[in-house]
Formats: sequence, C-alpha cells, structure tokens
Amino acid sequence: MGERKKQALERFNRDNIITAAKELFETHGVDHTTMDDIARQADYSKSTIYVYFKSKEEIYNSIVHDYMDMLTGELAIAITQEGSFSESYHRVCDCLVRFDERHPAYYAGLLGEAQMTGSRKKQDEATRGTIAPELEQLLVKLIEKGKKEKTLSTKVKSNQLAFYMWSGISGIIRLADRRKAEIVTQYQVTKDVYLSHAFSMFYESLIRG
Amino acid sequence: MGERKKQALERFNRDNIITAAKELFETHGVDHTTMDDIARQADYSKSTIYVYFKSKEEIYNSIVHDYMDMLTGELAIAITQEGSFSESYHRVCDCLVRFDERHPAYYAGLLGEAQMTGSRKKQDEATRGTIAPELEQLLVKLIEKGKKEKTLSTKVKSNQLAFYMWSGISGIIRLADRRKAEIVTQYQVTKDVYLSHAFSMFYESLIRG
DNA sequence: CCATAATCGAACTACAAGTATGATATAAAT
DNA sequence: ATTTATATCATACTTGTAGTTCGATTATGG
Repeated sequence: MGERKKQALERFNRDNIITAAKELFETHGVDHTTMDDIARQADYSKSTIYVYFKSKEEIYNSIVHDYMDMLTGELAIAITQEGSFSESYHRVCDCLVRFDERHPAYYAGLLGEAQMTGSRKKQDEATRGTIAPELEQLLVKLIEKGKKEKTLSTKVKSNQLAFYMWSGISGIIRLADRRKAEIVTQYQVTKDVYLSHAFSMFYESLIRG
Repeated sequence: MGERKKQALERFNRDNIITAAKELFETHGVDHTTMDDIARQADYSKSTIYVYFKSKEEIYNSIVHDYMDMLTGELAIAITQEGSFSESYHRVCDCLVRFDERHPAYYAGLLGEAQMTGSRKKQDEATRGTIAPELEQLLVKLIEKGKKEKTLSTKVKSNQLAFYMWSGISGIIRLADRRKAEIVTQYQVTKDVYLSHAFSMFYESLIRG
C-alpha cells in the first residue's frame, strides 16, 4: 500500500475512534468510559484501537488537542477582530465561557490541569502544567493590544500580565461552573449575569496593574 | 467494653490510619498509594482498615476535612486580627499560598474540586463542588470588614463578592503553583514576588467592584 | 476461664487497562 | 490465480488495585 493511502487510512481510523470516544466521554464521563466501550461504539475490536492509540490517555489528549485548536481559532478571532482592548477582553471571556459550557469534560484538560485519572503509567512530566504556546501567544497579543492603546500599563511584562489574566479568568469560570446552582439561588442572578459582572471587576485589576 | 472506651479506641485507630495515609499520600501521591500500602504503614491488616473506613476515598476526605479545619482556623485569625481590610486580605492570600506549599496534595481537595480519582464508586453528588460553609462565612466576614471601613462598595452582595474573591485568589494560586518553573525563568521573578504582585492587582478589582 | 469484640491473614471478587496470539479478511504483487 | 503482506478481529490473558469474605487468632472484661 502506498504511503499516501496508508496515512489516509490511519487518519480515517483515528478519526472514527476519536469520534466514538468523544460521544462516550461527554455522555458518560471520561472515567466511566472503558476501552471496550469505545471499541464497541466505534465498531472496532479493542486490539485495533490499540493499533492507533497507545493508551486511553492518548485518545483523551488527542481530543483535548483538537478542541484546543478549535478554541485557539476562536480566540484568535476574538482578539484580532477590530475593537478596543476592552471589547476583545470580553470577547475572550465569552469564548471561554461558551467553550466550557459546550465541552465541560475537556475544559480542565485545556487548562493543562487534569491529566487523566486512573492511568497505569505515571503522567507525562513533560506535559504537566504546560499551557499551549499558541494560547499563550494569543493572550500576550491581547495584552499588547491593550498596551498599544494605553489602556494597560507597560510597566508589567506582557507575558506575566497575560498569565495573570489567564489565571483570573479561568479561576472565575471554573468556580462559577462548579457552583452555578448556588449562584442562582443565593445571589439571585443568573450565571451569565454573575460572570459578566465578575469579568468586569477583574478587568479593573488589569487596567490598573 | 463501655461506649466511652469504644469511641476512644475508634478514634485512636482512625487517627493511626490517617497518620499513615497522610505520610504516604504526601510522599508518593494519593493515586500511587494503595490500601495495602496504608495498611502496612499503619501496621494494621487491610481488613481492619476497612473496619474504620469504608473506602480509600473516605480516608482522603477525612484528611481533607482535618486540613480544612486547620486552614479555616488560620484564616479566622487572619481575618479577625486587627488591621485594615487590605491587611486582612493579604494575610488571607498568604495563608492560602503557604497552605498550598505545605500540602499540595490536598489543596485541590480543599477547594472542593478534585474528588478522588480512580474510585470504583461514582463520586458523591452531594459533596461535589461544595465549599465548606465555614470557609464561606469567613470570606463573607472579610468582605463585610471591607464594607464597614468603606473600602468596598456595598452595591454588591457580600456573599457574591466573597465568591468572586475566592475564585480569583484560588485561580491565581493554582496556576502559579502549576507553572512556577516558567514564572521564574520567563518572568524573572520568584513565585512569591509574582504572587504578591498578582494579589495586589486583584485587590484593585475588589475595591472597585 | 469464658464470652465477646478487635484484629489478623489470606484468599477472593470485580473491574479496567493494556498485551499477546492465532484466525480471518482484504488488497497488492507476482 | 496464487502468494504475500497488512489490516482487522476475537478471545483469552496479565497486571494492578479497590473492596469483600471468613475462619483463625488474640486481647479484654466479667
């Protein structure tokens, strides 16, 4: 078989497997999805799964990677679109919130937080805590936009400020997601209203950094 | 055996087991510590362990609970000690950072985030995402201190503001912890310097909420 | 000493990840 | 058309660990 065809086939199979895994991960949760489940859903035998992926973790990471590409694409638009720093900032926040809502099972993975649980092999030290460089670049770009229009102080390094921004935004989203019930019942606002308020407050900290 | 004595014994055994588990969890990590390890370390048989704890998760949660008590104790001091809102706020931040440094294995648990991984049983829906009410109370107390001295606006509900504060602070700490290496190499500041800077920025957002 | 409760030890189940192997189907090369 | 290579399958296996069971053993108290 030609190298071309071989690669096409490989991609085809990996895609099928990933599609099946995505469905199961989102409906039943990553931990409660077994490799046999994935094999059944994808209509492959388990051994074939292991031809294309060396572990369940690799499948999970592949999905995270895919979504990361999607997300960085959306973020790139949010950031480069015309409009002020403030507008871009809010677009970014919005992007992340919507992503978290659509794909809660992977949000943690995107933040480079939750390695897969229950894996036999010790987690890959190299990737632990690593934020995708493209993502970092985008955030830095956003910060620099703010600096250019004098909304942000130039005293703090852009990458450091980007890092701070990211930690704040993701902290806000994470907690809001985890406790949305309380937000509604106790604070008597919808999650969205709370979030937009929180992001606005946080914005204040950025422009006075 | 008298009821008194029975309870004392139960406590004694639970304490021994927890002490052993703590050591192993901190040195080898929660996931890489087996029940047999704990039994060996505590010098009990595995069956006895299961007399006092119904699962590994219960052991973990017990430890988290203990530490939570410790932490809320420290936070109570940080908050009620004399001094301005600003000073209390920074003491609280400091408390949390030091706690995370001392007990990284449990920090996530304290934030009500990471249920134990790899557990056979599905995680307890009731406790998922629950923040200890005492902790919440303390944070609200802090916010109210700030309102009383007119540092904080009274427009936002105290519990909502407390929630925002908590999500920001914990977001900052989490990411700083996960990526301390990059902070030092890329931003050329120590983690502590970065954190104190970040907390100060975040403070700005609070007083302009 | 006897009854009761605590503890032990060791074998066992259940379950999921990952591996190994030999059978079978499919397609390319001769 | 026959051989050869490769993709896929089915199944059984290994390994690791949580959690269970139960009869044997060792305190402890009356």
